[in-house]
Amino acid sequence: MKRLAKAGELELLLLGLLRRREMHGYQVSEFLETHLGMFFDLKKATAYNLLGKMEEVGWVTSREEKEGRRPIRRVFAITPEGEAIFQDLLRRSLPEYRYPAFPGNVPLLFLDALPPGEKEDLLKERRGVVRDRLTALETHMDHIAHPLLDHRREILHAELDWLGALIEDVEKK
Amino acid sequence: MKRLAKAGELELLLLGLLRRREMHGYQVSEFLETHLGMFFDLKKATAYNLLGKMEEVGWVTSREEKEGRRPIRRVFAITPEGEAIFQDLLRRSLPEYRYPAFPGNVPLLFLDALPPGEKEDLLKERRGVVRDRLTALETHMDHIAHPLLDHRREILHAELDWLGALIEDVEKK
DNA sequence: TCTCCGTTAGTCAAATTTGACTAGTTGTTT
DNA sequence: AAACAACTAGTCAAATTTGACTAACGGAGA
Repeated sequence: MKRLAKAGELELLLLGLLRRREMHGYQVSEFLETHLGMFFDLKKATAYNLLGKMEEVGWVTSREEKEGRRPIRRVFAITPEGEAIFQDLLRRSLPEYRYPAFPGNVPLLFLDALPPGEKEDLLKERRGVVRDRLTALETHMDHIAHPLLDHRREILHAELDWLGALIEDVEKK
Repeated sequence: MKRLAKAGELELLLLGLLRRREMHGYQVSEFLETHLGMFFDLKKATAYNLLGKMEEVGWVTSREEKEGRRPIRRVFAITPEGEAIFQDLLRRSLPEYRYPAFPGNVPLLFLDALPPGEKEDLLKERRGVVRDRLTALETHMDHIAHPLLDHRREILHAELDWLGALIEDVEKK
C-alpha cells in the first residue's frame, strides 16, 4: 500500500460524502455538481482521480457492480482508515481559517487605468450584478435553508457595502 | 505568431504590472509575492510560464539584459497589442462578479459528524482565529490604506457575524 | 420498429500549477 | 580570507485539473 497522501478539503469532501452511503463515481460527481456545485467546484474528472488515489492509500475500497444491462460501475465505500482520516481532518480543518482567493478583484487594482467617468459606471455595473445575485439568493432561500446559503448572503452583503463605499469614494475624489 | 490565448485574471494582473514599468521575471514574481501575495496567489513558476505564453502571442516582448556581473536576465515589456488586451480585459472583467470559492467551508458540511459539545468548541475556535485576523488587519490598516484591505475587512466581518449566528444556532439547538 | 436524443459511466490527452532544484553572486561572520 | 548564509534568476519534472471524448443504454416519437 502506498504512502499516505496529504489530505485537503477535497479529500474531506469526498470522504464525507461516502460516509453517508457508498456511491459509484458517477453518483459522486453528479451529487457534487447538482447539490454542491453552488459552493464547491470539483469537476468529475478530478473526483475520479481523487477516488482512485484514495483507494490506493486505503481510505476507500471499490467493488464492481452490474445492475441490469447497464455498464459495469465501480462502487466506492469508505474504510475504517478513511473514517479515521475523516475524523482527524474534520477536527483539524474546522477551526482553521484560510482567507479565500478573490480572483475577481484583480481588475480593482487597475482602476487608475480608466478615465474618471467610466470608472464609476463600471463599478456601478458590478454593484448591480452583485445586487441581482443577492436578490436571487434571497428568493432561493425562501425554499431551502442551509448555513452555507446564509454564509453566501453575508458575503454578498459585504461585497455590496464595500462597493458602495468604494463608489462613493471614487465619486467624491 | 500563435493564436490568441484566452485571457483571464492572471494575464490581466501581469499586463497591469508591466504597464507601470518593464520588469524582469524575478522582479515580477518578487513584486507579486511581497506586495500582492496577501491578495492573489500567483507563484513564481506560474508567472514565468504565463510571461512566456504572452510573449508567444505578442502581448509582451522580452530583451536580454546584463547588469554588472549578475546573471543575464530577461526584461519583459508590454506591447501595444498587450495594452489593447489589457484595456479590453479590464473593461470586461471589472463589471463581472464571480462568486469566490470558499474551500475552507468544506468542514462546515459535516458538523453533524461531531458530538454536540465539540462542535461548538471547534466553531468558537474558528471564530477566535477570524477575530485575530481581523484585529491584525485593522492594526495593519493604520499604516497602509487600500481598497482591497477594506474589502478584506468587510469579508472578515461577514465571516464573524455569520459564525456568531451559527454558533448561537447550534447552541440553542 | 427504426432513429434520434438525452442520460449514464467513465477515460484520456492536454493544459495548468507547483515544489524542488540549480547555479552564480553578494554579504556577513569569525 | 575562508566559510557560510542569503539573495538573485530562472528551470524542470511531477502533480493536479480540466475539457473533450467514447460508448453503451433507455425512452420518445414518427
